[in-house]
Amino acid sequence: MTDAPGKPRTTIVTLSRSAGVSTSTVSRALKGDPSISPAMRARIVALAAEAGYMPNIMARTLSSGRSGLIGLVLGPATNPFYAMLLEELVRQAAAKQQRFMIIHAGAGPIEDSTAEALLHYRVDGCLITSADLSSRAADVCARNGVPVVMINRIPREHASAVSCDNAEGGASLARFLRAGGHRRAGILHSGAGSSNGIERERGFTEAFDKDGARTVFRYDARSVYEGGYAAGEAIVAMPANKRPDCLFAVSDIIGMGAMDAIRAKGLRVPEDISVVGFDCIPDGARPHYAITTFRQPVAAMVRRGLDLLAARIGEPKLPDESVLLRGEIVIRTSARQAAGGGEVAD
Amino acid sequence: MTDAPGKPRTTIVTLSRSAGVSTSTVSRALKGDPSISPAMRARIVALAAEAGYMPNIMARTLSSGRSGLIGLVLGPATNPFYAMLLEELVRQAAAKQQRFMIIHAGAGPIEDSTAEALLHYRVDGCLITSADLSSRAADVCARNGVPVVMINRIPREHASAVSCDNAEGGASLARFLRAGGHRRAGILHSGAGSSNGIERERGFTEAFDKDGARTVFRYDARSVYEGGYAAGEAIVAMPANKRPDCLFAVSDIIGMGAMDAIRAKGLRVPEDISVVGFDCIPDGARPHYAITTFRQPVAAMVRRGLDLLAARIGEPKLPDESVLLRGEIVIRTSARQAAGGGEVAD
DNA sequence: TCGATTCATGCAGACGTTTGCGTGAAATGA
DNA sequence: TCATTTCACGCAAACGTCTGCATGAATCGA
Repeated sequence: MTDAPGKPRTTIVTLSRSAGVSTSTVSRALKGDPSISPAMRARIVALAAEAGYMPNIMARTLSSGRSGLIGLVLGPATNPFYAMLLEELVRQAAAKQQRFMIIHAGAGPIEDSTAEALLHYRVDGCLITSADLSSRAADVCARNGVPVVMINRIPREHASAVSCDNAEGGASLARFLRAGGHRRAGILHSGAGSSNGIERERGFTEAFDKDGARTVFRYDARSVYEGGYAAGEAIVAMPANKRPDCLFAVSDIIGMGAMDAIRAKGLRVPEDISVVGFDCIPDGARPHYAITTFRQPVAAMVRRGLDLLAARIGEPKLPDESVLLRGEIVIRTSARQAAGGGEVAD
Repeated sequence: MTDAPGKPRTTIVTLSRSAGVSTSTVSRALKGDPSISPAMRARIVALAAEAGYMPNIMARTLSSGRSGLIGLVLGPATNPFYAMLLEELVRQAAAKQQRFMIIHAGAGPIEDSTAEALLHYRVDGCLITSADLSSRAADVCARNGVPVVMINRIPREHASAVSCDNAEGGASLARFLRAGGHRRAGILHSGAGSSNGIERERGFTEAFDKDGARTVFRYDARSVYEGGYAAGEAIVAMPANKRPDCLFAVSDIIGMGAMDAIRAKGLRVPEDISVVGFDCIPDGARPHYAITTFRQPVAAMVRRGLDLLAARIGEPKLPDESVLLRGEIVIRTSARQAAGGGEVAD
């Protein structure tokens, strides 16, 4: 088994021998069990440190059932929002001694064999950030009692979720646009599969479509830049009196595409058409875009999500919970605003 | 241990009982050991499928030493290049039944406790994609005989590596620029920490600085958009007769920042200044940028990297290997080219 | 027909930890 | 001083899989 007999890994057994105690004592001492005397604990800890002892998680998992691994299903990382999410997740998880096994990244569907890896490795829980509504991984978890929490998605059966208040975000943007004098909205959505997009649009529409203001255009931009670009082209091609005077993109990446297309075709943003997005991805802050958007509280969402998951790993019977975090509008220059300054970020 | 006594997981023991054979036979049958008769194997496989048997990787690892897990150290995912790499890695690894445990993502340094997780989980190998020269994870692996391969980096002690021929890429771009009549280059590099950037610049300079053509400007853009933007501003601020007539950005993201700044300050790209980048990230293809660049063969790099790693997992004594893959120039419109059409992608 | 191979399978120990239960000694109370 | 509680620790089984070795049966050659 060990092909390098010269270097016998230091294990609990090794330690127990050199300390002259039992393996149980070592095990308990190392994890701070109160039934071990302080003196003994100190001695063992010192020994372990000196020997460079590294617990074998596999053995621990086998024995205790806890792997410390969390399965991660990530959305398309090429959307900067998911990249942000990933970095934040990894950062916070590492601080809590939790590790991610990455199950999926990207837009495509998850293969069955991939989802089953969750079970093979006995992940303690599963985190799903994909906005996509269907999810094989969630099914597998549900069937096997693995707690799952979703970040940036509305929940589903057997799952907790944390997301930002998408409807309120949409409404906030709508109010901002109305205050800026806009009356004819165009909505660049992301299809029926995205719970986020749906909520955002709902909130937007409810706040925008009143007093004669209304939505005059909708386009499925599939959450990608190219989709937004195509939408922008379509809008510029419309007769001027039919065109929307403002655009609500359910994600920044779409809005950026639309802005580029609109400008490339000779119209101005925001003079001719205002554009607002959602997510507050770093790219949107570039001077070229300076897109007015709604910031999701990513760090807080991640923190809450990890907490939710940890709680359910400890106590599987906990009922599903769904938390909504408040985001904030960030006003830049891609949309005209009321002379007085318009709505203040609440 | 099992808190849900109602659902006894089906294990090899379960199967062996219902098949009336020993656990050894089941184990061997399931992995296609030739010493098991075809009839027996078929019977067991059928039984396993019916019972929905899922091997417990933790137990397997404990016994055999192989976890099937690969540690992954990812560069800053907010750079689209790493996002591409991530998606490709996950896709290809999944197809080979390999899983990634993600050790790190982002620009910051790796904490010791994080790097040690590699050992805790007994990863079979480690993949490092960060361009950063120093790497705690690599040290840990080296000390413990865990094979590591680096993608998109030049190798170091105890590591294999696969990257694209960065120097040739730089040279290729330089030839293209020279053919387009450029004589005064500006280089937007990424500091001394990036082996890629250094190689790219070296190749570029060797091919560009001759016959009177030369490099007149260098700027550390730190591999981020903002760095490129600042560089662009600096360039525009230079007296016209001192300015470079073309810019080589060691990565697209930098070049894009520079383009935006140059245009924002009233100069034109490519009419006043040509810009070329490196990586061929999706964002660079947008009409707004259409940046001429050098495409790294990401899929091939990932494939080779995974192969290299698999080989070393199987045969740890294998000497380090370092493979260079050829990329290709992709010509768009961010740089003026010779009337005749210039260099053809080779 | 019999010993020598080959074949298919079983036995049992090992991998490193965890944990319920048991136990001797020290501490406590009367 | 003795019975009782508390304390600190050890015992041993269990987690699920792998694998070197042994074993009985079937096949082979002569």
